[in-house]
Formats: sequence, structure tokens, C-alpha cells
Amino acid sequence: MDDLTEMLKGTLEGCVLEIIGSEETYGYAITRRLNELGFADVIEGTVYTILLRLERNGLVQVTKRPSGVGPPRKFYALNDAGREELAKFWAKWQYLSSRIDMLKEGGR
Amino acid sequence: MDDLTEMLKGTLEGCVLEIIGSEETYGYAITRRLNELGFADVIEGTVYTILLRLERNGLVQVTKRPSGVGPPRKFYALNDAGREELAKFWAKWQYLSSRIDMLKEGGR
DNA sequence: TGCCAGTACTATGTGGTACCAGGTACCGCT
DNA sequence: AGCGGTACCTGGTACCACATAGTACTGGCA
Repeated sequence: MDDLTEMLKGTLEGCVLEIIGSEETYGYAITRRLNELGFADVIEGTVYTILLRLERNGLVQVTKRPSGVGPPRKFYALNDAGREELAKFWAKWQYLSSRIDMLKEGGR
Repeated sequence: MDDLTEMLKGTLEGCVLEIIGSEETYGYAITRRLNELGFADVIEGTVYTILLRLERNGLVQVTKRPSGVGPPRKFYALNDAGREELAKFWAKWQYLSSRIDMLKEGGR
């Protein structure tokens, strides 16, 4: 698939929120999950910047835990603000995608 | 609706391409069309920057015509490269939206 | 023991895009 | 002459995904 980076702006963060919301997890695993979901070109650095942003914006609760197979992991879970943000993301996504699909169907 | 600007990145240009592709038209009218399609906050300046970019990238053919109700209009039509770009846009959109919907359905 | 691959996170800088703010200019009507 | 509607352009800003480089912990292998 062609380069999706521009299209991912605004949506990738929502995807990360959704992944965190479904299960407490950490950056490295999130990257792998995104890759297997079809976001093949998303790279670790990108995910970490998103995670730091989420933390800075107070949307997640962070817990550091030792790993056994490497350095300690930072596990992320959504807090109330995060869940609210996630709901907003899906509302926006549905709004946008419905409009785009309308446009595609020649909606006039 | 909340602020969509980040989510529009990469898609708004495709929307403009689609509108131009369905009918030769001009900036002011494109803005109105986007607004009535539900992209309520998209403003003229944004559309013009997109149109200039399309022109610079050789995706459109431009024709200036007098208006009768104001200054002359710059009409835009897709050329072959533009139609190709539009097809690519829809492919990317479908790819992305299908993955996002999979994620939403808890696709694992 | 030394080295390497895999795991895991951080920091800085870049490019692209939508948006903002302000400006220019043409037209018809009052 | 002034004003609202039409129509376009431009310089600057903010934000985001991405690139790049660096740090650091673990286990396996020669």
C-alpha cells in the first residue's frame, strides 16, 4: 500500500487509544499489534511519541513493570479522560467516514 | 462536531479531487460544496492552498473564465495524472477505513 | 568472556497539511 | 460612494507522523 502517513494523522492516536482501551499493554506490543492489523509502516518511534503525548495530556495511567526478556515495560491503561477521548474519537471517525462515503457515492 | 482538522489531513485533498472530478468547478464553489457536505469548518483559504498544490503538482487543468457576478473564476478539471491520483486516494481510503473498522469491531 | 540479536524506551529534528489572518479585487444595488 | 456578496492569494502557525540516533536490559552462542 502507498504511503498512508498523511491520512493517519489524527486517526493513529485514536487507534492507539482503542488498543490500550481493550487491554492494558505497552509500546512495543502496541507497535506489533498495529503492524499485524495492517498499519504495516507504523514504526516504534511513532507509537512512543503518541504514548508520551497521551501521558502528557493525562489520558492514561502508566505502570512500570519488569519484563524478564528485556528492559522494564511501561504499561498503559485508559483513565476516565482517556475513555472519554476514545468515545470522541469514534464519534469523529464515524462522522468523517460517513461524509466521505457520501461524497464517494456521488452524494448531492 | 468537534475539531476534525487533524483527521482531515490527507483526506481533504482527496475530497477536493473527487469534487473536481465529478464536474469542472472553481474554488469558491468547492468550499460551499464541502460545507454543505458536512465539512462545515473548512474555510476558503484551506481550499485555495489545496488547489494551488494540485496545480503545482500537475494534477489539474486550469481555465480562467469571467463570472458576471464578481471577479473571474479559475475552473479546475482533472487531467490524467489527477484521475490517477484520485483512484489512488480512494484505494488508500478504502484500505484505511477497512482497517479502522476492523479495529473497532475488536478485530483480533 | 565478548558479541549480537531481540526487546524496550527516549530525545531531537524534519516535512507535510489544514488553518488563521489579512489583503486584493470585481460586481450590482441602494 | 458605500456595502455585501463573490472570488482569489499569501505569509505565518500548530500539529502530527516520521526519521534518526541514542540508551539500556536480557539471553544465547562462539
